[in-house]
Amino acid sequence: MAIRLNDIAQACEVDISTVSRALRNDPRVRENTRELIRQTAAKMRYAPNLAARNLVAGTTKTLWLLSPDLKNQIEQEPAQFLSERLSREGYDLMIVLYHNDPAAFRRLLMRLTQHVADGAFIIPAGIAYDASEYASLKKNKYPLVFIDRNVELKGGVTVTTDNGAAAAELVAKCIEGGADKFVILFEKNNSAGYERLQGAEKALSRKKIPCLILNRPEKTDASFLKSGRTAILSSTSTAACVFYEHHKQLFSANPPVAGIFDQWRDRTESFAGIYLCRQDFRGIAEKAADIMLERLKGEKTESGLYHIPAQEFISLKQP
Amino acid sequence: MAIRLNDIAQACEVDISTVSRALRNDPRVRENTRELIRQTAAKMRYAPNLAARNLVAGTTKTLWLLSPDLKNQIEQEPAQFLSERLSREGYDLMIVLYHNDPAAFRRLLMRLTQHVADGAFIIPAGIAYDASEYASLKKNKYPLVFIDRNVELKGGVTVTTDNGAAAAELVAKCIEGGADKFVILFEKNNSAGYERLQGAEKALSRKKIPCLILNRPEKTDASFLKSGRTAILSSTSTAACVFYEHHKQLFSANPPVAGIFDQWRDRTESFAGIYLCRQDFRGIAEKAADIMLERLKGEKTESGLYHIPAQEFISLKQP
DNA sequence: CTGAAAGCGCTTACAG
DNA sequence: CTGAAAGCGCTTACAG
Repeated sequence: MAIRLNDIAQACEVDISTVSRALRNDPRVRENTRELIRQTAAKMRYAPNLAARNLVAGTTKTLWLLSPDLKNQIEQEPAQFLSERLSREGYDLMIVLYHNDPAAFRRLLMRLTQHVADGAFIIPAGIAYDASEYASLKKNKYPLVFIDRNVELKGGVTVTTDNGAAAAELVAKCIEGGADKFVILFEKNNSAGYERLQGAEKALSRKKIPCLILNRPEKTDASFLKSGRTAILSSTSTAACVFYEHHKQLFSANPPVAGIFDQWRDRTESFAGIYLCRQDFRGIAEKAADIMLERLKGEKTESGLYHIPAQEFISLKQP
Repeated sequence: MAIRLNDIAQACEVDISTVSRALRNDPRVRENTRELIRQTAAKMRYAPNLAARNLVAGTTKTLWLLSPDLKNQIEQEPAQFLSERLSREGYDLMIVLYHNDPAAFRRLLMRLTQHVADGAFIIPAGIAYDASEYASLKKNKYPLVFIDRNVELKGGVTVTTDNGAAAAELVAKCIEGGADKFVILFEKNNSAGYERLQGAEKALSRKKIPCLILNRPEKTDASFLKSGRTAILSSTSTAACVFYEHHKQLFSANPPVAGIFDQWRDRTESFAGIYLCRQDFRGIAEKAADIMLERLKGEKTESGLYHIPAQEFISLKQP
């Protein structure tokens, strides 16, 4: 039904290989025949079958971005920047969602194994998936670049914010805002949360400011929060608010300040001060693209974490 | 480098066709050989080359969603719902962005022509692109489903909100909020904006309430706005705010109310009342998926607009 | 400059 | 139950 090279070959009374060459701008085919072929191809609305072409080329000129969803800036913005940049380089970026679903994630990793893309960017979910598919990809040196965080590093490359420095800066902001003690809610199970935790702890211990590191928002130490001004540090405003709601009564006299990343998406009333670290998603995307393109050219990239400085720190609200 | 069927065939000392059958669960191959083949395939970490498979199948089990970007709910939510639903049906959804760039859009339409996906959902940009690629897709009866709006209908299918009814309801809300005249900023160049315009006009003329239909926010009729309470109707809060900013002084005595779609993303201070129509993106996605799956099965779908009722109307702020 | 042939990795009638 | 062969639509040495 669709037009094939063969159809054009017959129409022009030449061999299919000549048609192929003409359409690929091979200088060896005569001006005349080339023109004839190009014109009849256009007239017949010929479109090459990429599956066939990929099969012989062994390459797809396609890259994937595996993302848990599209709810946050960390998913939306790298998607857009990567897509723009890569299309300039001749690659199509396919954004593929796994809905925070481990089964879907594994299924998609498996797809990558099946030659559907020349490489992939991955924004992993918070939890570590025990994905044996990684092993297969790693074995074949499949070009993989993690974005923002990584759950099982071992030789991968990850492009992320300079999370340690950013957390330290948020600490400084909160102190300016009057905080005399900190509650830290950063997750430990992914590289970004872990770096933030480390950065905050280090900054605080240097200044000898007490802090409480919590895994779950419902736990806390009431006596610790009782007096003075508490700062709540977390990756999202939602986490900070959930913590606040759980311990509302402790803050009735002295509302806390909060230091978080990217966007404040909740009501601001309960907090005396709000400080944001805006990540440089464009910078992250550019670096990730650079690394991917290097690897596609066969150059080796040192594995590890690549840190991009935060874009800016802003005070959404001040005490 | 990658393992092929042939490698397994040699390892098991059977023909490649037997390997193919065993791996595809063909009941005709003996239990014993099948097990042997499956196990060695697993051991060698065999992964089929989908380009090859697609070439013979003539199908990709892949669908595209062409989206201008990921900034608004209308792009994010259908993407998520479609992706979830379609993966349940055995299709991979590739979200591909064209950045509101006509050249990129045409390039991607052309890709669709090249057998990279079995069908595509399209969220068209506001402006009409004169894309000759459409002709080629249409000629081959390529399954295309437009979402939210359509710029050149002619025989396509579009799933969208019941925009006329929604606009009428927003009119009613604004009247409840005290509006005695309307400024309408809906765009006329796409089906959604056009339907909204029609719906609002009809509702207003029925109630004999005056309205001003504007193409550009900087124009207006000062005497029209002078007294009483104006309602501003537009698709986005930004459009309403831009209009407000242009004519601030006219509203100093009587702040207007606004009726818009989905989300209010700007400051709310200038407006006395704010009414939102939340579209039912899940409903839209489900319908679009239904239609696509029908078409992939070869069933014909009547072309035209499919209207999904709005999800809810809410008052963000009341006078 | 052009054609005939082999091959990319798989599937699937067709024999046996 | 299994193998030999043809074919999906293209590309690319290899001859001429």
